[in-house]
Amino acid sequence: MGLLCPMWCSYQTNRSKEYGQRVSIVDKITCSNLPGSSTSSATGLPASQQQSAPETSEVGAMGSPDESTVHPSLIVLEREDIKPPRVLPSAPERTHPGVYLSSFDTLLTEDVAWLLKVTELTSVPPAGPQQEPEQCPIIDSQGLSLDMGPGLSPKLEEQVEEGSLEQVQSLVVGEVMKDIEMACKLLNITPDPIEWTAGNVQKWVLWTEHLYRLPQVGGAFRELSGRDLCALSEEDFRQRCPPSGDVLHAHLDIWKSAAWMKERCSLDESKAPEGEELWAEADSSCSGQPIHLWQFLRELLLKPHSYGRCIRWLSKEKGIFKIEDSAHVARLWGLRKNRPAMNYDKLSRSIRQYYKKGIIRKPAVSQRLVYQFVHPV
DNA sequence: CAAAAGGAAGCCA
DNA sequence: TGGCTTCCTTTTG
Repeated sequence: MGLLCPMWCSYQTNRSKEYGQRVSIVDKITCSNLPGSSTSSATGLPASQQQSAPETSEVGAMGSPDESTVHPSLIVLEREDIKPPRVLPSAPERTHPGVYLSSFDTLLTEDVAWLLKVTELTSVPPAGPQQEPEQCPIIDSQGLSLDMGPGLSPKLEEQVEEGSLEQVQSLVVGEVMKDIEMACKLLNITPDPIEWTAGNVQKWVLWTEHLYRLPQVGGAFRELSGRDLCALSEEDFRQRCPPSGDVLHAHLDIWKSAAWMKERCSLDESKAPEGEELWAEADSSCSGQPIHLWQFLRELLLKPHSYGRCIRWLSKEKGIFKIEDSAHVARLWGLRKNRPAMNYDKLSRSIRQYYKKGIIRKPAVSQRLVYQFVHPV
């Protein structure tokens, strides 16, 4: 959260440029806390509003169109020493409209350094229990989150000190890739939106609005293939779905960007880029085999940042987990399996089938909504 | 009342 | 045939 969420970057970028341009989002940023800056507020909000700004990164993830409501930790700042727009070299042309620009490419090394510095300067120790930043699954989990209260995660801090900022950048990109890969596995869709069928589009829309608590779009994108969807402009999205069209468009842009990056990586095999390794690594259940419920649950559990609110480990070592929001987990499972009528009653019946098979059991001390993998990871 | 447990039947790749 | 899904009844906390 401390670092600009690429989702938000994309959103900001989209809002401030015409498609096809490659403008660093950071160029649009100004920071007051930065030495040499004269702006008085890091967020552009009055101090009182900064204090009472919404708590979670949901705001950033949902990309409220009203920039005055941006969470302070998103640090939508203004910078006075605006640099000329950077044009990245030789981005391959896509065959379809829409932009494969993106936030990833535009998070250039020095921008990252600057952002990290700003993060340090503006981080406020959390009052009370730390909020789970789970609504912004782009920069996420596994010790890579920058939302670590004051300062950076040890891993990132070390890298900043070493000046390995390019690595930081690739880590961020890698995390985005992993999140998208995870969503692909859960939804059983391809990473490249242009290949989506109309059904895939519906799945993705449902999934995104569900994950980010967006207003329901209904049939706004019905009958659209992925190619059609990619061809829509942000304005088209807004017109089709006024409450959340621009946010959906921003999410789609990230997916398109990731697909573009993946394509670019695969064209350059000799470099064995990290992104590709990540895609390969995360491909365990994309082999065409239908996913099993226990695998699905495990995948959710491995993404506490995104799903910690609905399912979490009580003891990862023992494989004990708790379903915190049974309806939510059931809905996710229903989405994954194309079973809109899925509910916890049915899901739990399936879990109980695992008792006989020795895959999942109830823990020794049985508790409601608590289960245990017989063979923990 | 929701969750747990499990029987029974059906669907589908 | 396996792996669910759906529906159901009964029990539990």
